[in-house]
Amino acid sequence: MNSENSDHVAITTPLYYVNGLPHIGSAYPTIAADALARFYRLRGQPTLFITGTDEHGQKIQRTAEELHIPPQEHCDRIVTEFQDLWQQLNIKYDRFSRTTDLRHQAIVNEFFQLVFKTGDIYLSQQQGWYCVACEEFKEERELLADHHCPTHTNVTCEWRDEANYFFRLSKYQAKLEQLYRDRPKFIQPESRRNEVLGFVAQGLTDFSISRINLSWGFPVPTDPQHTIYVWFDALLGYITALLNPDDEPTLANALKTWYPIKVHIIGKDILRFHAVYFPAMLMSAGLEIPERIFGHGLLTKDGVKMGKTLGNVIDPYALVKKYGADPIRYYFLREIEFGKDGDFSEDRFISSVNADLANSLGNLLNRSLGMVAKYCDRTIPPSDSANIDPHILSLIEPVKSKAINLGDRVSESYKDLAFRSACEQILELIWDCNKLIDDATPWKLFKAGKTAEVNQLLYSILESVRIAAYLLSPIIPQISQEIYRQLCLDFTELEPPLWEHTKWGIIKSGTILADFKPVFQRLEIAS
RNA sequence: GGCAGCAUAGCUCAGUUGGUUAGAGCGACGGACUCAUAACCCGUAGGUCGAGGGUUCAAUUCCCCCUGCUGCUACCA
Repeated sequence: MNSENSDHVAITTPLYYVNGLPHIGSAYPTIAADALARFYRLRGQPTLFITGTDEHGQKIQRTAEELHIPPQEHCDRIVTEFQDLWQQLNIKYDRFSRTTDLRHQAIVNEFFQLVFKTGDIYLSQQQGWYCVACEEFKEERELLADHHCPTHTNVTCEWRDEANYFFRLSKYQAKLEQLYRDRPKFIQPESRRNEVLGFVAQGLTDFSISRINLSWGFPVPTDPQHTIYVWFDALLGYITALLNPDDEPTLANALKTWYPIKVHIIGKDILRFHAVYFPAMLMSAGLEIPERIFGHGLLTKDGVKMGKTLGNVIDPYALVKKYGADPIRYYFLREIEFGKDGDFSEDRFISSVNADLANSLGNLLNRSLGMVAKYCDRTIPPSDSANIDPHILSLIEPVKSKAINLGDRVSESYKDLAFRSACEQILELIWDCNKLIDDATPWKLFKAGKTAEVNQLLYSILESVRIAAYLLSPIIPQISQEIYRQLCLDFTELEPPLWEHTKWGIIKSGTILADFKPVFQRLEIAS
């Protein structure tokens, strides 16, 4: 571990394959990674949030051919779509890593040479039954009678025997098992870890890391007739992304500040590459292993698996255009346990954000500010607990103490990528505040001339709402920013107020309120 | 087939090492309040904790078995 930089945090999404337009399955982990990065920025830790694209391989080449455009042009087009979507979802990434970047090639070459020198890369024959329609090797046992392809039942697979470079994965079996044992939290959630353990326990065999007869990829530096297999190249894209923009593209430069990476957020479908192949590759090259691999769950739509053939894919562009970024971000992080599979249904989406963002949070702020306007002459009231009705004080105290302790608890949830539990804990404070208002009945206190009590109550409510908004800001940055604005405080997304804002006493008594209005309008059920 | 996991109120889920009336949010219904985005607050909802068996003074929580569902079981990414 690079101890000088132990507070540095690098977070990655998968590098998305540019075979098609971004879909909700790419948006989901990106939203989560963005929230996590924003959380670490609140903590004041230097944070590098990496996303990007994986652009090599046969599929890309073929797709480009079908479109009659060069593969690079195809990649460029898709990348624009990704970047556009991230902007609309308010994803504030620091680096966008493209595997077709020339600087990436330099890193891949250097890494390849390093591994090559250890003897972990060797030339051998890739043998097997090959389906020309799928363009892939098939396991003998999955073939139908007479070596017919299971997907293309009218195609007979042919025996292929071609030269490939292999990576000596088998050599790392024991070391990987040691790694999983020494660092039980390396792969999360635990169910995924168990899968990997089971997989590795079966025994690891070497895998090919080059292709022949494929031009869309980096040439193998020691043998340019081969191209580097897309996965070997793609995984290293994370490391390339660590380079500062004006650094020479060398491994040493890439590793100096942000390495090792704090967490790779990935879909469970690409778990093995990250939890098995990648660590082995890094071990071979003598590099440190990332701190954590987190495999999130997959999404369904109305309980049904999404797929192009089913025609039920969620279009993230349409969604964000219709509802805006914050409610979408909120729904996916609040309603779905990160790490488990989850479902999106528009009804549930609407009822969730209405209940939490409009009714609980938004209305709480709005009703509180309304009372400040009516009872406190539009001025944030002073906070002075001396000489106030002990009954009122006894109602306020538990809420205040919960608000003060909330930061620490929510922080633990964020660190565990437990966004759902973070939201729940914050909501509890919001519910308590709404209840506190009803219990303390400030309208009666006001009529009874108990202004000190009204002041203390409203100050405490506003301050609690502020803390809730602050802690929710990684998830709903625009709403939080607006809440801060209505409380006459600044919240800039790129340089947010630091963690001191989880403490009590930030809003300024005596400040005259600006205009205020509901921070989140209820969504109507679409007909 | 093998390995792993899950099955709790209409829905989404909590239920730390077994112990008095099994919880929350949403939805539904009833009530109260009036500061508020018809919001907020209170109350009700009678769920055999998948089926069966076992261990125990006592099991949703441990063991066995059955049923159902899900994931993994290597080179498409």
